[in-house]
Amino acid sequence: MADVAARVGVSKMTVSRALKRSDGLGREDSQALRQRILQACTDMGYVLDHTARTFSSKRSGVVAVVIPSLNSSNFSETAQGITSVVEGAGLQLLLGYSDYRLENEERLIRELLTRRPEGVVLAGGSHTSDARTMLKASGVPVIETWDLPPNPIEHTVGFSNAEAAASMVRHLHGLGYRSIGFIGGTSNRDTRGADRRKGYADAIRALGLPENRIISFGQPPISMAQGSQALAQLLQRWPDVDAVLCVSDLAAFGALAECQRRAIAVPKRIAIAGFGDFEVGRNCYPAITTVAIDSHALGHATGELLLRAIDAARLGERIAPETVLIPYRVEQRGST
Amino acid sequence: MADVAARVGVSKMTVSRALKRSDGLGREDSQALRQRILQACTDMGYVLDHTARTFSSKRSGVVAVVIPSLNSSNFSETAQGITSVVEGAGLQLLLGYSDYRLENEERLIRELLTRRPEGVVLAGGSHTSDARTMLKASGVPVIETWDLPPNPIEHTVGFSNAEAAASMVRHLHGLGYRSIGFIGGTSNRDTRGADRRKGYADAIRALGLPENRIISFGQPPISMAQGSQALAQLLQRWPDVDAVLCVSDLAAFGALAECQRRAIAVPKRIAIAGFGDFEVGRNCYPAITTVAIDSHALGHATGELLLRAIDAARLGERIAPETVLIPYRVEQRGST
DNA sequence: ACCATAGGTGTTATCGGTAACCAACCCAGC
DNA sequence: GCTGGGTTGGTTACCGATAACACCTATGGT
Repeated sequence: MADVAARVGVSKMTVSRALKRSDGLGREDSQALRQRILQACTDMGYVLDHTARTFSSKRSGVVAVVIPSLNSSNFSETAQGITSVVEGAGLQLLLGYSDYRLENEERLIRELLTRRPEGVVLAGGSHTSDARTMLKASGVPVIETWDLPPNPIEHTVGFSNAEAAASMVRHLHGLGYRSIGFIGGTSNRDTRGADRRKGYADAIRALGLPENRIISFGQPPISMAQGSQALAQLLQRWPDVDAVLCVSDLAAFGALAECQRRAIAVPKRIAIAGFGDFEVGRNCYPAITTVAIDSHALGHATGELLLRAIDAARLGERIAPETVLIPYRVEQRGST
Repeated sequence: MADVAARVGVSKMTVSRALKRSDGLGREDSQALRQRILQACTDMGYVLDHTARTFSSKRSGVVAVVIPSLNSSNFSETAQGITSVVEGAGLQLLLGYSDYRLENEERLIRELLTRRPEGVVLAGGSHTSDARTMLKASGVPVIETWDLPPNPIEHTVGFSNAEAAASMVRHLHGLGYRSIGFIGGTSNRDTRGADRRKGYADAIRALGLPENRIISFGQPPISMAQGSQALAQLLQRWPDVDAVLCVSDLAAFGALAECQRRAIAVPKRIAIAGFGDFEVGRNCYPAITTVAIDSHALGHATGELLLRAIDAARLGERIAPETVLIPYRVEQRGST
């Protein structure tokens, strides 16, 4: 930067300001100077060192985002939604994935915080207590998404997984199904999945249907193959089930494929519903009835809230904790 | 850090060394001191400021990874494979996605380079000339993956998409199919897809089969829905096709679902083959014959090469450009 | 008893920008 | 012509860690 300054015949500070755009250099003659500076930068192949800027200004220009898995259209669309909003403000995403493990999440948060992010976005509302402590101590705006935690760290953008699952159960009941099973993971790791199961159980009880027809298989991320196995178990244990709600569309698709392999008619013999509106559920045959959440919109809303919080933080202020509800809807398709 | 040092009664430098692990402090009494220092850090809630470390040491501890899309199991598994290797060396991934656009990739590379990554991993071997210039000028080790570019920037970890597609065509021919179509994207954006189409065309010509039975649809990322549409077009234009190779398993699954909707027997009336060994192709019914690449292994190999290159760079050296071939195999399944 | 050596610890300078402050300048209005 | 407010550009100090070097202390060999 000193070289550029020398070449144009100004001080380093002027170059720094010219590269900052939001700052000064507003009058006409200054605009010309600025052009000369920018030109000199490209001529000399100089690029601003973001590390030094972060170090000096205490503004890193990054947002830390922790999601359970990269390979889930829900979360990657959310990330894209966030990006679409914040990239206009010169912010980049620093993406980490926890593999659905809270201890990984904690480690990630610890590492990401050392990079001084200007905001943190988490998927889900369950975290280790150390993670919560670190986040609160950091003073960085935090948004929890894809959930409505009873005790949020700060901001929330999401919906109630339990209510969403319950509304699907009621939908199935309305279609005439009376023996409804559930396929999901074990509770500890995927808390959103556990909430969905709870919503299922509550709705079943409220409707007076036979309870506890639940198949839990191992570790999330819930895979298609596990959905297939779970369906086989479900039919074996409760031969009378006429519908099944799966914790995600991936598991639902696995269940559907298993039915096709066994020549079990869907939805005639058994109806299959999923959660999340994944591409595969929209495009398979029959298409899978699902709880649709607009992941991109969720990301978009997260990004906008984040920007407001970051703008406030830059002025040394702090906006009051907000909760943004993202609508979901039951998408009736061929599988039910 | 000064506060921690004061509390333990040593200098900042000693604290810095204690936190570095690879450095000194090897004797027994020093180990005890080190424990006291680490304890003080956790007691006081101190975390090392990675920004300052980067600034001072000129080692950022991050690796820039640019992939076309987050939401593709191939690339996200590759990212996980890289992570599994490099996290042991204290490196983090800085992930960017280009949406299959070279101009986005260039912008991303420019931004990522300002963060002083210690290595750069790109998916694919086609880049804008400005991007190539920047990367070479940066002096950072670069690895291109998922491709074998004729003119690599530096290192390569991949395979020939053209040859892989050709071997699938030969496999289909060996199974007795004689009128083989191709479903893929338009050439400019997804160069790996274009290579696969070229491999298809070459193999078809070499076998003396009817040529040019190609349906190209719009912009990658190739979606399931586009695969469905393309299959409909293919059957309309060339009613005699008995097999189709799709540029990815996603398109292949879309084609398969379209057949199921139209009650077209697969593979009896038409065989469907994909590329990439995606979860959906393994689990649907019939399962999709595909060209399987072990994405995680590709990422693993990339990570190991990267580590060697970074270790060399830290010593001011530079390893000779390498090309690591990743094996692929034709996975015969029910759809052909 | 002395020196050579190695390993541990402290001191100083520095990475590349920007915040904060300050000096010079311009223009309008008295 | 002078003052005062607003703008522009320069100066200085500093962000928080580590590299490089200097120094000190044990250890072992002669």
